[in-house]
Amino acid sequence: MAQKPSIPKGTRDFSPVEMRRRQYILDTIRGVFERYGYLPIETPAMEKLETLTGKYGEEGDRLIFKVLNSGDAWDKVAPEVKQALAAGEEVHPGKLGAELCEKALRYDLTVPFARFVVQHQHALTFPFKRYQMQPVWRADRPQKGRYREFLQCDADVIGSTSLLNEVELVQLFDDVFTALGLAVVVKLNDRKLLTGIAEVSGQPEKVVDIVTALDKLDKVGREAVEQEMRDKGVSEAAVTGIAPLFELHGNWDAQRTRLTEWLGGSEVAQQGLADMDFIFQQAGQLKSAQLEFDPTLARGLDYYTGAIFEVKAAEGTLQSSICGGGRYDDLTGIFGLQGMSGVGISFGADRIYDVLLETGKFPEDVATGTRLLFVNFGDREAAHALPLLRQVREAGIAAELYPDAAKLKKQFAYADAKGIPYVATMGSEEIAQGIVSVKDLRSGEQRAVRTDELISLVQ
RNA sequence: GUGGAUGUAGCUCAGUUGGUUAGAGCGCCGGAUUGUGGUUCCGGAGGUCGCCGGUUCAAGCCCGGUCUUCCACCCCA
Repeated sequence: MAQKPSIPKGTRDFSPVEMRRRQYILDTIRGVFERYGYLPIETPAMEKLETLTGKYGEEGDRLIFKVLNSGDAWDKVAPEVKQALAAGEEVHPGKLGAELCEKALRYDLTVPFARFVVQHQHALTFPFKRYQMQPVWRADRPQKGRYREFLQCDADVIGSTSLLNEVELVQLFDDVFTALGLAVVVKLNDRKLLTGIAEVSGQPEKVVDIVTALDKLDKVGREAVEQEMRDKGVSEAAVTGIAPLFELHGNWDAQRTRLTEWLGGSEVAQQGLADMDFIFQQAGQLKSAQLEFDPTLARGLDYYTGAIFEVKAAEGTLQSSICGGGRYDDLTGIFGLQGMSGVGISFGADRIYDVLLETGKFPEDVATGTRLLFVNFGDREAAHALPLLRQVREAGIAAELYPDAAKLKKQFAYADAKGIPYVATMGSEEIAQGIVSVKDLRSGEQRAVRTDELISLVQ
């Protein structure tokens, strides 16, 4: 007796209904991407391990799924590493991983994109706008809204430093979530402001500690944030220096005025403020999304250098972000192409799915497949139904003929279970009269029409 | 990676201080109705109690390990 089959932790199968809903999300996002002039690319599920390591911070490296070398992976391990292990010495796991694995599953779509740009630069026209919707993998511990395999939908523009790109991406967020009917808050910040804050506080070298502590503000409160900063070795003077940040409130205009006063001494901060201001002014009136400046927004401090974005659902219980993004000034530099600034965003399709499902935002008919089912009475009757079935399909209507001459009860139950709204019955009586009986399963009404009237009836 | 819960029929869950053949609702299959689903009535199938080991005369229940899902931390889509 075989064991119950199962799939790896944090991965999922998708049923037809689930796939329909996922496709609805993807179609919506893709439609907006294309309307903004982004073009699709795809990259392999696997990248070389060295392409990925060191791009996502220490934490990120740990979460990369590595692919064991095929054949005898042990054979290829460097002799000195083997010797060290044999001698009982400790070998750094990352080092050992690199010895045993030369490939890894992609962790996001941005780094593979940077690699793609460097590798294909001769064939690209800059500024290059691409979108990409593919799964990524992270060896994280699964939780609600957190999967080990999930779908990201990215749009990036590379080769332009213009803030108009940031403005466009804000509007793109707005368009997608307006189309999906989901209320969201788009949070905006700039890494230059965070750098400026650390400068003004007198401890520029503590940016990372200050910022990661600040990032938790809405979760743990001001006191805990200040305590964490002290624990990380941020001076009391610096903690006090940051205090004005906690008193920021009001709309962007009010916040900007106070920030300008406070951060007047920092040139980077001034630049960040000017950038933020440009984005706020140019984004204009959004359709449904709420644009918000959030000085505590940090995001992975890996490759972002300018604006940073994050989107959270304003309804539903999922607290984590459903989109992220930002500007990176030199991501391609690591791969040998300098001076290529880019900015991009990423939609977390799986989290958007969870929120839409919880809040009941999926259109009702999104799961409907077949619109018309022909009942099968046997070979002779089926042969009469077949040409009609073709006509219906030619007319663009999803239709099927039940494959077996099963009991009518079973065939109707099949239609009911699949949510098929119309059932066409063509038995000997109908065939003799040149008609077809069509039942609307939602109303229970049944009427006989001429075969040439069938299409207009179910359309 | 750290800490904590969880797992019983296809699904949602009961199951007494450890004590005979482990239950319900929904779903599924068949019939009432050999040309009609969704409502009603009748009948039926389906479980090595996540997996492995231990304690015991006896384990769904106690103990250890392991896997899954979930929660908090960390981090993030």
